[in-house]
Amino acid sequence: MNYEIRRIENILKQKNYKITNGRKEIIKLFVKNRNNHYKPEKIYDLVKSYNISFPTVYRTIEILKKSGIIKETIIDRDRYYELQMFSKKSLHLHLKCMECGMVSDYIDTKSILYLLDQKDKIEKQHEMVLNNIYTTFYGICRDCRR
Amino acid sequence: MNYEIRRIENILKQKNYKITNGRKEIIKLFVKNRNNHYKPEKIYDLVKSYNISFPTVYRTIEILKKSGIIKETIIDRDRYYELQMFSKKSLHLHLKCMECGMVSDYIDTKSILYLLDQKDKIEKQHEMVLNNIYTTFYGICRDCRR
DNA sequence: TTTTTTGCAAAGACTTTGCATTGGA
DNA sequence: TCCAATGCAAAGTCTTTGCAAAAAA
Repeated sequence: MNYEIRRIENILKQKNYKITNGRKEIIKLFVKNRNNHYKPEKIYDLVKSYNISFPTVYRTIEILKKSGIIKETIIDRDRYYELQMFSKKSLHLHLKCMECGMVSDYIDTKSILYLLDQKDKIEKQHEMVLNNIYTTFYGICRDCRR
Repeated sequence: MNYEIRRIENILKQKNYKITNGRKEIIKLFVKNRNNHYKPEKIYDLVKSYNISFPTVYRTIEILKKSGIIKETIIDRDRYYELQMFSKKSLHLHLKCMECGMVSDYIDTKSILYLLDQKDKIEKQHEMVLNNIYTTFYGICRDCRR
């Protein structure tokens, strides 16, 4: 984990970003919780004890996103961020519970291959160049059905 | 078209909503342009000449959505609305151009069947009940590539 | 030291709400 | 007539920005 944090920090250094306390904590959060999807507010909640403000959270998210370290997914009107580097899930689908708001991954190789196939088809048919696919399934999760 | 407008108005009447001028114009807009996806601001632009305010646009959208007459799709952080009633496309995918913002439909029966199949699989595997699927492909459209 | 980053407060975009007035049935 | 719907202005969210102070290199 520390190796990964150092690698991320090096990427930022190469881009002439300074490794500040705020950035360190936010990077640590993503590396430590690589399967979680965090909204900006949640990130703020988790790091505010280190005296990190909302603008810094947003500004850091922007840098990490631009650098390909984290990935943004928008579900409903909310932004979610998760670690993209070192991630084995290249493309994945999301599930969202409409009751409690829980968002989780759905990783299924066949679906991904299917969607990539569609991508090729659309590129030809619509003469577009596509570079991202988002799929979200909405429903009620196990816990909320009880 | 007029028949469809009257049918929508009857649905609203049954729910004890009054058929006001503002609601009439917004319904007409959706029925006349059934393949378009409109953001709230665009709807406002198209009806403001009838003295319809922003709050009325938002309130009408809410009613039409709750009544199953229009369907909301969120792409990036923007809301888009389109006619759902009388629509032959039960489930469809969206394409978005990241350059000009254009959003269009991608209708492909095989993809839909595939996703519905995945839905069943997820429902079993995750013990969820799913009732909606959204897929968006992002890229650059033909016009913007020129 | 020098330049970037920060926190704060304020501004911005988009959306919703309170309320007196208007208008549909 | 009577209650729902409207426009206006104001308030709410969430996010971004300007700026002086602080911190990294």
